[in-house]
Amino acid sequence: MRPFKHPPVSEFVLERLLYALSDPVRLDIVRRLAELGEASCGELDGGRPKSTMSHHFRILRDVGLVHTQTIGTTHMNSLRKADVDSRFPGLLDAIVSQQS
Amino acid sequence: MRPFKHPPVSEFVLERLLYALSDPVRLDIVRRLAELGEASCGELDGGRPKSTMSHHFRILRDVGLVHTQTIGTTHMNSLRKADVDSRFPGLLDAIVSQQS
DNA sequence: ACTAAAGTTCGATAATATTCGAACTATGGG
DNA sequence: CCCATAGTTCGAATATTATCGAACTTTAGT
Repeated sequence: MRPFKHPPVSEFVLERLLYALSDPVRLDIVRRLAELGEASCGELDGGRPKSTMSHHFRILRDVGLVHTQTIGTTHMNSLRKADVDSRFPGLLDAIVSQQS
Repeated sequence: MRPFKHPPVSEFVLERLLYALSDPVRLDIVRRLAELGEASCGELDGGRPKSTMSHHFRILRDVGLVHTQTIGTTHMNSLRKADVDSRFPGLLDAIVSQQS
């Protein structure tokens, strides 16, 4: 598979990050990644279809929240925490740490 | 006009707050309210139709971000900062203070 | 009472999103 | 080479949303 497109920090847009995090599925993905450090797509589906998860991961990648690298047949995802923090200091922690 | 419905803090939902703030018009409203303290609907339209603004203010009210009280014929809006802070500490500052 | 001011509500339109099945792609193992 | 695994992409159905004009409501002023 061809490598994924990850936007540079300079293209991060606050509203788009907030939008990406406003979906319960995606917010959960981000929270789990914050805990685990990294995880494959399959580890984070809650029984949801792969195509649905693929959709959400793509949105998270597109806004700059998640980095995905291919290792064998699995896609390893991690938070781009340092990048997000550098562009929007304190934002990610303030959101992820809230108890829902 | 009958008074507006403002949800109690216990009904605040993180994802819905994030969604409300993911719209550029609404984020701008919230930022201006954070600066000004309070403002009427008319003061914050950027030339946009009243019905459009009314729509956005309703969403901000519904998620608990904005309080609206009727004074004469104008609706005075203010941030429910203390309420939001009590439910989601640090969230509002972390978002509003970011430079877009 | 008449009128203007300030918003709200309604209705329609156009744009976006979410979800998921089905088909497809690439990698690794036997 | 065959096959299972892990995801992606495509397409379609459904649902939400944003925007705005038009009509309506309430309050204040004269």
